[in-house]
Amino acid sequence: MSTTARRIGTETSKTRGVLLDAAERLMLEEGYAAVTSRRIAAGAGLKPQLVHYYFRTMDDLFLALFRRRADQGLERQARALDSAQPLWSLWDLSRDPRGTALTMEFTALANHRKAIQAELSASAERYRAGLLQGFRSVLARYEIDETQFPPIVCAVLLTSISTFLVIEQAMLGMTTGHAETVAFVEDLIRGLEGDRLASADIASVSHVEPERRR
Amino acid sequence: MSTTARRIGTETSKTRGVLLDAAERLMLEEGYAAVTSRRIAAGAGLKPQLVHYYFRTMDDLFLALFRRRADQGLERQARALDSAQPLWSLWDLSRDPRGTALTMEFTALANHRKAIQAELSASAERYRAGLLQGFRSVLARYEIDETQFPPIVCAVLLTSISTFLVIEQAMLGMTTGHAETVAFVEDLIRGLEGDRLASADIASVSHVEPERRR
DNA sequence: GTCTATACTTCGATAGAC
DNA sequence: GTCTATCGAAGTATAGAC
Repeated sequence: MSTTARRIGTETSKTRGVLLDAAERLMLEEGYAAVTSRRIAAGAGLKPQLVHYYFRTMDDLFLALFRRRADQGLERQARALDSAQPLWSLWDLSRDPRGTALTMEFTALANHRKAIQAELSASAERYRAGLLQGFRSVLARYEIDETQFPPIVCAVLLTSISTFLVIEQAMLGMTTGHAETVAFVEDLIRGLEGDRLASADIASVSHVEPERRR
Repeated sequence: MSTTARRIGTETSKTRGVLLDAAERLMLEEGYAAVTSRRIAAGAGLKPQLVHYYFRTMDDLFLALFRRRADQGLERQARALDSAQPLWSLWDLSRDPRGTALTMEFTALANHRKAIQAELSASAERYRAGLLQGFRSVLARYEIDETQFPPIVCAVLLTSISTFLVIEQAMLGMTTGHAETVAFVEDLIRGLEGDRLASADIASVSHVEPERRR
């Protein structure tokens, strides 16, 4: 322990946000292992030491990064469940590559950072609980037998399929059988909610970081 | 390039195998980021430089590690498809935590190691092709309408669900809804193949590394 | 409140000794 | 054929300057 307490940057600092944006970009494009203080700083055009000024440790940075997106994810879920076609909205939402790719990176990261793991599983539980509640009311609305298709099973299946497809496509560049599987799921949804009326307004939830063109 | 060509250890060396075993153990227990030449050596009771003698670069080591398991995975798949209850066997096989956990680590690793990504997606394609062929004959045997349940969709669904369950349980310690989902899938299988006759002989395929008790 | 100079640790990799 | 002494680069983190 040092003689004087270590100081830390304010949460509202613009520099802090720039560092988080650079870190997220790195994580998406090159994986969590590329998220180092030096590379974050290089991407943001700043000095590496600033990372430690604003976040102290790398764990703190990863936690801040994760919470920012987790909060956004729960908001989007609530919107989707509240829409006119909740199943279509949920399906579209869960197939958003950005969200899933980030979650995957954090999952891999959690494997050897206990603080991250605790935050991740807590967040996943909250998300699952929301999904369960949503499926309960949706299945009731469409008069589906809950003993035959339990809401919790629907929640797990939806998350499984969408997550897996994104992993294969985004991380491995593999798409064999994807189109057929998407068609299969969408036929099921169509049977309940009819055709997709309008593209869900998921994109309208503003990104913290503006989209970039490559 | 150096004046004299760099030398490399033989593939049959015992030391080489010991290093691979130590690397795999690290990868499973602490994630791919923990797989460094120094930590591998520490785990094997050897010097770090030996890693570079036997594998030259870390990429080469990861490739050797992956291929060893990928070959084994294809063998097991063939056995499962050839068994009396192919669906039960496939389901049990794909839920083996060790295989999936390793695959996940490699997938995360592939995100920033192009050589790994190429090897992984090629291997995934082979595995998927085998699964497709297997489902074709299985669905034909059980007289299932292929237009209603396309074999390729069955293949993707089976892989999605089992992979996702293992990820959540093994990496996040989360199991909400898992038991219900497993029961749901197993009811479907039971409807086709009846009760699981005997535990599949997956475990009989010898591990390169003997199992350890913690 | 914001940023920099600097310390210390660990990494991958190679040339050369046995 | 097998292993070691050693290097340069990159990583996290802190104390202290502006």
